[in-house]
Amino acid sequence: MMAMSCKDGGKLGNMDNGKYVRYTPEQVEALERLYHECPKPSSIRRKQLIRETLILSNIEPKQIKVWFQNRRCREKQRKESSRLQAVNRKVTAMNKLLMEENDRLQKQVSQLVCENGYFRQHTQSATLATKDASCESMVTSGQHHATHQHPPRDASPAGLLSIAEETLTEFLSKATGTAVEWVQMPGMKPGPDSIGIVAISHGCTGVAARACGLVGLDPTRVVEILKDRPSWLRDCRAVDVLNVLPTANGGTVELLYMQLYAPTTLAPARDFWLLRYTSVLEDGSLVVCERSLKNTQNGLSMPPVQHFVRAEMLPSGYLIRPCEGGGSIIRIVDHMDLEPWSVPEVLRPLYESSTVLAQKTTMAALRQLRQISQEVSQTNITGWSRRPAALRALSQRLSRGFNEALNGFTDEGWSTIGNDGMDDVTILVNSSPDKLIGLNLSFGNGFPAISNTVLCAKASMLLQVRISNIFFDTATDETLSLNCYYIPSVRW
Amino acid sequence: MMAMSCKDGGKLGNMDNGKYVRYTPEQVEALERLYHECPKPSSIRRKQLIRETLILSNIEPKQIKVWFQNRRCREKQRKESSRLQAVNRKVTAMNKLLMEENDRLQKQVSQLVCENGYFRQHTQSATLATKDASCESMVTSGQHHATHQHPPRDASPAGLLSIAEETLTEFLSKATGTAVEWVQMPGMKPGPDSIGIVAISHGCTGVAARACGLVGLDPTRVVEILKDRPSWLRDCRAVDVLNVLPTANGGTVELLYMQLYAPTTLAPARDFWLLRYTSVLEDGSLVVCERSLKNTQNGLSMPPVQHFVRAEMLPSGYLIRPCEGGGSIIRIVDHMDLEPWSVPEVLRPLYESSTVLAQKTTMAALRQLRQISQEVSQTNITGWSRRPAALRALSQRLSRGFNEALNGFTDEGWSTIGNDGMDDVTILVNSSPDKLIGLNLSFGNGFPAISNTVLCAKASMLLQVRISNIFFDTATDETLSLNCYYIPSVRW
DNA sequence: GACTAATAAGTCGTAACTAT
DNA sequence: ATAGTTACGACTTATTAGTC
Repeated sequence: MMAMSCKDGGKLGNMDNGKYVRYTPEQVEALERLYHECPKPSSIRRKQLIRETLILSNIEPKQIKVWFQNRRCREKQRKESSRLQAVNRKVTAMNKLLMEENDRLQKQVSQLVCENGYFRQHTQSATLATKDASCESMVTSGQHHATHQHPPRDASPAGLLSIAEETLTEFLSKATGTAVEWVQMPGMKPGPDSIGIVAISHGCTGVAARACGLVGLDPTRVVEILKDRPSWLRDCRAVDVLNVLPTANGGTVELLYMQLYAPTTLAPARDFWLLRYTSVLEDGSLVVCERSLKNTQNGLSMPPVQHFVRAEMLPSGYLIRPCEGGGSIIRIVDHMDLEPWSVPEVLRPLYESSTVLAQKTTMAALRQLRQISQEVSQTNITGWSRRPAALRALSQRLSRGFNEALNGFTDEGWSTIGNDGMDDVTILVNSSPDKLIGLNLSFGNGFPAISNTVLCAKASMLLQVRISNIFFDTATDETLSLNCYYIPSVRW
Repeated sequence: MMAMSCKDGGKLGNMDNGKYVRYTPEQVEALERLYHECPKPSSIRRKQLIRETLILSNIEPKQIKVWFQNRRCREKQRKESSRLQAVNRKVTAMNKLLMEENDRLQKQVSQLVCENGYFRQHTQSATLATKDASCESMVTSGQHHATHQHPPRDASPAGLLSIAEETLTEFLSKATGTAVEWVQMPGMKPGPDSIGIVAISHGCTGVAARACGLVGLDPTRVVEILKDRPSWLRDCRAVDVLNVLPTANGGTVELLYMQLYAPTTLAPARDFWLLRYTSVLEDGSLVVCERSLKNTQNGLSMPPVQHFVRAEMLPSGYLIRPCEGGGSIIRIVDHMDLEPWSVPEVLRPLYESSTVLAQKTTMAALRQLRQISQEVSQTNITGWSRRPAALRALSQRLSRGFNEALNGFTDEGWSTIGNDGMDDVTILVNSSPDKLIGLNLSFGNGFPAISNTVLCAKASMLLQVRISNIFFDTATDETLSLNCYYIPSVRW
């Protein structure tokens, strides 16, 4: 009441009565900007700011000092509070995930223990015996879904939707149920810093891997990233969407053709003829699931493609559940039959190993999501080490170049100009223009890049020590710095 | 500098220059006290406070208003911050627990799957076969510890310590390892509101139950509570500590004699002759573990006691790990052989059920800890429903009274004055003075309690529907209100 | 000197109540 | 109903005490 008595009157220049003047929005804006640049300016710098910034010129140095002090204090309090909240959200989501995983594991243990008891009982009582009805269903449950044969259906939307729904069910039973006997992947400890919880299959047809984890991205964004397989799966050469059918429930059924590079010169590449079903569950989770289609489905077919071995994808996919506070809980199942019969016997373990699938595909997906999520949360600072997106792009390009040279597909411009007849050493040449993009480098000797042909020599050898396949890729043209980075490159 | 220019003039009496005077510690103390009584006093009340409180008399009403306003604001901020921190601590601890549990489950699954593969392989290949060396050790691991026979050792401190250390190892392998095939307890879902993660044994000798959970109590307090078994285990009649030996590592080895009431008139009570070892692990965890001693250990023995059947406790105990922020992560294993051969066949399922053990003992321990932890954290408000300690004491007294009458031990003053020869109906009398403590009640009719003898009639019947044993306890004396509450009481 | 932590007191928007 | 009063929460500015 009496406070204003002498307040409103005098306002000469800047501070008249020295008491409590709210700074104008423009002043606050300027101060905020300066704070963002440097939250702790020195006395000299502060005086400089007053001189340089017109809008601040009527504020006393002492007040500027106080403003920065208070600003720092506010920031500290806000930061602490929001940090705590963020940690909280994250840990709570992790908890949820672990709780569900726990539940699944406990179910699996119960089932296995029961099954086991059945075996023990029947091993004791000699050869064959009266079946224990209560457990019998569990004993073979590990195979139920994997060997499931769906009846022949036509390629009508209804027929495809029927396959899609079935795929969804089978995928979910692998992702959250005990349809596959998942066992912990060797060397993967669940922990706050780990990529997630990773398991591999045991005793089912084909190879399967499963991972679950948290990422700080919205489900829609996650789906977007994961569906773009060539961007994160090193061995993925292409995914062509041949057809798109929207479904009544707001989902999408797509027919895809996908090619995977071979990881070695000793085996042909793989391709897939797939149905992909994207939909939303009742609880708001997004699901993308996939499976192979028969080569000959009435009305739709995908004839064999030269140089590729047709492989099978068993029901697989991504289950993405939003969690409060912006992130997603993600479950990934990859399950395929890579037709190991078609590769030399020594390489078969690579095509029959769930661990390899987990490392190359399943974990790679989670890793990609983690990296993108981190980029989003980080502020954009210059410098190579702080630009993961650029690093990722380079890494992907290197991989792609390597895989291209390794596979040497003619449609990418490669032609063989000689080999030693044993497939051990091959010389390729490529003169397509896109191979030279970005390669206009000069070397230290000052010669500019002038050649317009890439020459590549490759050799494969198998190390028996720890199933490894070493691939040497030697570019004979100096300008080919990109591929030169791969000398020598070890795969597997 | 110029701040006081026009303010200091008009301030008669108390506040001279009206600007920012820190209140004296005495004033703050008085204000805090008043705030504690009422954090939001009305304008009238505030003026009253200034008049009534000498020390505040020179503070303006407006200042008092502002002080309370600021005080409320501070409280709010502090509350929010500490609330977040507390939630954080709790969730993080839960996370840790779940992660460990996950790890254990994954190990168990791997083991079971391996074992299973072994069985499958050997079931297929007829009868007996070449053993798979890599898995053989796992196939029988479930029994390893349970049937372990320790060599006869003397009762010297060294001998007892040797048994104690072995007990510790076996307990830990049950609590954190896969020494027992734990399966999820039916009907127990792990969740934030559940009592904890509870599992029961499968296919090992005796009955075993396991629980883990978090409580907001210090490990030392937890140990204190759990060791005092009669305070939380309804069926525990007494625990006598016969001997205490401190160990070199700061632990304690105790020799105990424990009695458990029978839960029915149709079976005798159990007693135990135990070694209990309390110690601290390297990581700061407290451990209390127990096991039965042989009835005849050189130099030490515990001859059979009349009316009791000697039961065996297999390595069991409590593992209590402190977690940052004050709480504890607790793992409990109870493993006993209750000698079911000694009870009528119809009752045996009660003595062979791990679920019953889990509910009566393992979960009861966690429940007790939870309740005490909640009492500590709650402020003391009057009213019965807000006094859990009193309720707990009453509940315990009721249980004890019931168990006493049910078991009718002569040393507690009970004597049989008649039964129908079939053990179906028994009449007991008890005139010991402690039965009347607290019973000096008068009823509505105005008659004071004058009788000094308790008369009790009891009958047991077994309901086959859901193995239940109903016990009716009828006090014939009006004054026995305590036992009257038990008409009819259902056990099991 | 400047820094941090705590705190007194100011502004602003809003809601409830009051007086005419 | 509408302007005026009052109190409050949220936020901001300024002051003090204590540390380095």
